[in-house]
Amino acid sequence: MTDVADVSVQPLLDYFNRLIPLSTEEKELIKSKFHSHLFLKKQFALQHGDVCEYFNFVVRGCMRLYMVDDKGVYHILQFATENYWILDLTSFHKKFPAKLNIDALEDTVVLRITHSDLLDLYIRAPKFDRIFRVLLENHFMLQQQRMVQLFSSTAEERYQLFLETYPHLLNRLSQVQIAAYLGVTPEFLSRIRSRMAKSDK
Amino acid sequence: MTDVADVSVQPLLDYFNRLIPLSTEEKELIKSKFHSHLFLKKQFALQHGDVCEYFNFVVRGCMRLYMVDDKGVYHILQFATENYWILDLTSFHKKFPAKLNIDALEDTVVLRITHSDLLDLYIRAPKFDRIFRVLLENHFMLQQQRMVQLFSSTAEERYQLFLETYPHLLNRLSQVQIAAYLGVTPEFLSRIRSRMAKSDK
DNA sequence: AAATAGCCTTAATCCAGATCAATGTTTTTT
DNA sequence: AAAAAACATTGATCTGGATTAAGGCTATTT
Repeated sequence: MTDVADVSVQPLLDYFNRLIPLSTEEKELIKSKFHSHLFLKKQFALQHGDVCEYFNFVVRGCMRLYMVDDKGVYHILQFATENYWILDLTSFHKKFPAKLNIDALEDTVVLRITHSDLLDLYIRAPKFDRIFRVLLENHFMLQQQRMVQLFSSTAEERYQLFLETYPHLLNRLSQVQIAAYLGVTPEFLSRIRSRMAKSDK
Repeated sequence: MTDVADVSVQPLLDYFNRLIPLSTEEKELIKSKFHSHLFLKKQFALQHGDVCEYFNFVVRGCMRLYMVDDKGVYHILQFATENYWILDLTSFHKKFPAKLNIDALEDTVVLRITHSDLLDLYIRAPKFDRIFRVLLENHFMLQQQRMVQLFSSTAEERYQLFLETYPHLLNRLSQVQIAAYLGVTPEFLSRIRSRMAKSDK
């Protein structure tokens, strides 16, 4: 009998297959270890202070990974839409209370695996060591690009780059979210936009 | 016959062994694939525009990974001293011209492996998929901590944290280097230090 | 349909850190 | 040992972006 969860594992199988082709047994393993979960808009997948229990793959929707600093300001480290991973890796691996939060900006479906099931997966099929190595490499490269950007460009340049890199996100996110991603206040982002609109004429 | 290079692979064997114990054959593989190289102070291991050919492990000395922005300002992403890894991962994997530079701040000995030898290592001993997965996880966590820090703290707080995290580096680096790591000018770092000296009394 | 809360913009003022400049100090090179 | 280069400090001035505040707009909620 095929249930809803079985069907929705497909995007993840496709994703892994694109990295390294999987055998039938490996596909079965994935089906047994990853479980789908729905987060409604504004629901938390992880709250600051809790341990991050899951490695999440977004099938549909959009989530954000962020921190809130001492002054209450939000800083978004990463958005995750279709086919992206999202978790607090430090908390997940070290079982530390998370410094980061994850919540849904839209109704979002994820496929997720627990830490112990992931370890079990590595033991049963060492190919997943390789797959997750590659996956981490990609994740690291994205994060490093972002750091280089934060270091070396002005808020306006960062916004321009955001528009070029994530055109599909522009209409899905409020300016409050985009500002928190760029590392500026919403007021200043508004100013950037009006400045750009003027000089575009 | 045992030569100098053989002897110096030991720190790397120790490092891997601490992550996951190695068999004799795996140790031999390491010895055949990693080669030591000496960089004199100020010598480049990677220059912006070239492809990053090596995955480097620092045995002795100190290197920095940095970028130079359009205005000629230096931004240091990472220092690597004894038992740290240093490379431009994006350039190494994608064979893109590097945006980053690596050079030696002291006379430095590294053990390094080429991209094709690393792929060969993964094929001959899948345990290295796991070892490098863990290694990348650690590298990612360090980088993310740094990003969170850059986002949410003032220059003075970042300097305090630098002192706590890397006390052994304070006397090995000039303030110019530390300032480029913190993301401020040397002038402003000097100011922070004098401010802190005053309030300590 | 009204009420409430969140979103976006504009303007006035403020501040952390940059820039420019001058001077002294330490290190490296010759 | 002298000269050159890099490093460190201090002061005056400037600026990108924050903060505060107010008004209009747009979604949810009731």
